[in-house]
Amino acid sequence: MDTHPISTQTLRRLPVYLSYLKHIPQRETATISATGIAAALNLNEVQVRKDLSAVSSSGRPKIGYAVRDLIHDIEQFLGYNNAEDAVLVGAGNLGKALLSYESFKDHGLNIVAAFDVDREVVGGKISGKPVYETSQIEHICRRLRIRMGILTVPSVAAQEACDALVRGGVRAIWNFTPTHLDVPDSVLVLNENLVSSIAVLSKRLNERLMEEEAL
Amino acid sequence: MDTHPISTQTLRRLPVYLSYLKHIPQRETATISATGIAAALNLNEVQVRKDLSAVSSSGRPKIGYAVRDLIHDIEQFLGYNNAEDAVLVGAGNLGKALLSYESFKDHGLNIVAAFDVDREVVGGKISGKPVYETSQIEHICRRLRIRMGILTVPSVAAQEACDALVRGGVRAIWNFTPTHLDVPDSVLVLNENLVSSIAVLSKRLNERLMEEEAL
DNA sequence: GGTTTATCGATAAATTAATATCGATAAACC
DNA sequence: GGTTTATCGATATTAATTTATCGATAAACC
Repeated sequence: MDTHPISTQTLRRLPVYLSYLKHIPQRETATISATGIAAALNLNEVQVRKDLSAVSSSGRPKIGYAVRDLIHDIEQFLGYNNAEDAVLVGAGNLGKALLSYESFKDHGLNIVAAFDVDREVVGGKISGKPVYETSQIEHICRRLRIRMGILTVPSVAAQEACDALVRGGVRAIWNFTPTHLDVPDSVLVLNENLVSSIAVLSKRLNERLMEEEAL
Repeated sequence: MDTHPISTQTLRRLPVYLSYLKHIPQRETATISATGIAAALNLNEVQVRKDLSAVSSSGRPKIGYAVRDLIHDIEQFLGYNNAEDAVLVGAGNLGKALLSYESFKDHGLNIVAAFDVDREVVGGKISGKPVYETSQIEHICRRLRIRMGILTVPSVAAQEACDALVRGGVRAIWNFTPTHLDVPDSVLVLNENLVSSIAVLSKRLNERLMEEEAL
């Protein structure tokens, strides 16, 4: 549990460990080893141990970790006790899907409002969250002191919506559009580019199938 | 354009380059340099040049690449001319969102059918794609020779749906559930774990804000 | 035609991430 | 009580990825 920033890859794995730990029966009393977690999740055991050492120091030789404590330590580290408020721009199919994920709130993200251009949805609620006109983005973000925005608009509208969020004081953007966003250095962007994922998965699949054919 | 497998990170960036190139005006006649692409997308120019060298050899000193040729070379490399057929399991909000992305077909992915447990949607169509009972997964995948499956079911149903896909001959799974999937070595899994992304984005955001406060 | 310049492609260095090794520890066993 | 064993934590090694450097090339300029 040191001070220098944790690696991105470790950070991505922590919620995976957490979800696994939460499914262990008798998790209030059970213990688990890095070896056991690694076997269950198909990871290298040293990697698991190193990841866990970044958030917990409750591991004991021959025993492992108390599941209860480990869950607590990871949740503490990830800040799950105090979720980040966020707004979502673009209440289309994907936007609605994200708005309806009730479990985000328990994973550090609390979507408090949505914005859209569609008159049909503006003024109403989706999964309990109010939907406003996109012209209100800057104003509402500023008023609610929102620091995180989720972009699920069509590509053509992405930069404009992004700019409005930034003007409203948003400092981190979760970008589901396949578009590159131009932002000041002070703003973080995490791209969730589905098209990139397709490229990886279908290329790797085809490599495999080719290899097999060659045999 | 060599034979040893391309790096995953390069593969993820290729669609980003492609999307940028397609938005260049007069792209039929224009040329572009790696330097230019790097500046536009906020990347290192050597990285861009190296990435491009994996798919194209049409770069010329002092000039750069013909945009038209580069687009062609990337699309060729990613196999966009011949999209992979896939099925989707779980036609909830997220599933519907993916089914409605018409542009996937132009990015190497052709979703041909969906499966769900909900009687309301089974037998009908979503975005033109037929929806079948989940009991049909194995049978239909086998018959259509499907090799890629997309999992957008609730976590509890993930492993079972995955098993059915594997029994049906599926060799690559795009997993949108936050659950670890157990699959044979012959099956590829790409996890699109949104909870992992939240962890990265909110941690990095908080690190920044803390730093600023400390000043 | 010679010089300057922007760019490529290749190679080298640096950084980051994953994996292997090994001593220390503490429970379980004999 | 001593020995064996599973595990941790630390350090070392290896692999992957990014970034820097540099010579070669060809267009543009004088």
